Amino acid sequence: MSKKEALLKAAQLKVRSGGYNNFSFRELATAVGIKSASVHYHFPTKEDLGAELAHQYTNDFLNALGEPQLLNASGINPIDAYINQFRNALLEDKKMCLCGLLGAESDSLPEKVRNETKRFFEHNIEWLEKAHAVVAPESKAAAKKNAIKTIAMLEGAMLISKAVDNNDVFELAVTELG
Amino acid sequence: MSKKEALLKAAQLKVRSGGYNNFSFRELATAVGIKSASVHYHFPTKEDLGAELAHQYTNDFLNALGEPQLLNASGINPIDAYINQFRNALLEDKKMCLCGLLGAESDSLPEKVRNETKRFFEHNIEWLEKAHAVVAPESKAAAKKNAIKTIAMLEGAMLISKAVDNNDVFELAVTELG
DNA sequence: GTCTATAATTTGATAGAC
DNA sequence: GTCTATCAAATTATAGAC
Repeated sequence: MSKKEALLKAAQLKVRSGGYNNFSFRELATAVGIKSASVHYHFPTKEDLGAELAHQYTNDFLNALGEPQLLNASGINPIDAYINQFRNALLEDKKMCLCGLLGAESDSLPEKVRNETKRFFEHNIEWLEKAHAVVAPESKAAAKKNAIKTIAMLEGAMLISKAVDNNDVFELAVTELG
Repeated sequence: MSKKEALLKAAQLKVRSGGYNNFSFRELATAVGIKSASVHYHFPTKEDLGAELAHQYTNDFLNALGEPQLLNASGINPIDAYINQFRNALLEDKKMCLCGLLGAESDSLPEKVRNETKRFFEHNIEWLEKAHAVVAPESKAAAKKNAIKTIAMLEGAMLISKAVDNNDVFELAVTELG
């Protein structure tokens, strides 16, 4: 893993624990064994790092899923697969969704970071629209509404599970989603 | 309004925009016309301020609603009233729920603040359990599950509306909640 | 209750050597 | 790519006067 990749990985953990203001260049540098000044070689400013972090997170998240049509053709319910990806983030990483946290603090984010956070949700809603359409054919408007309801419930369930420190809350909230 | 009340009000706006790390004693002091050192007279540490902020927010939130049984007796659906309180926070204040944001960054919060944030959700889930029980009699387990689903959807819908900067998302997500 | 003054630390960022 | 050295600014917090 390159130093740049390691820096993004370290940053992801910090942001998913406490948001955009919860990491410093010095902390990341120490975590990967370089000096603070060297971080600026990879990311000119903190805003650049934050934007690249959210952008990569979005791509990784969607790439790990694959296309809903292909999942369905393989006998996998794409909505179940989507829920499982959120479940794993919560149970394995024991962390919030990166863009869930950034989305909540959207008002105070630097522009580039805010834009990348918005992009996460736009692309995820689009993915879920396709998923809903492929699982149970319905109107375009109904698919969009169901897509929004699905991701809203997942982000909310994650948030509250973290807040009360009890993952059962997540399971109770998402039981009837799939 | 006392200086202390004004400080909490200023802090609430900052935290609801960007989380616990998004305000400083100096900013709050300037906002209410005193000096940073004087803030420590009202709140010994930042953790104390954060905890009192979340505690007061929880009390104000529930007091504004009143008891679900009383609402129901007055011909008001308590779940609709609850949804409206979230809607107003988003449309009028144009801000996230304070404890929604704090809950998302729970892992990195000072202990007192984390505990008060947890208390917000425990009390709100309890309130919603009563509301569901009063609207449509059902098992205690079912009422609890519905309470969790309701607040998860509201927090998630709010979060995503902020992230994509479009309040229609909130309305789409909550249409079938009441 | 509020002030001045100040301490100790952390922060994002830059210049320039290697 | 990484370093040393450094900076200006911001942060939480305290001591003591008024």
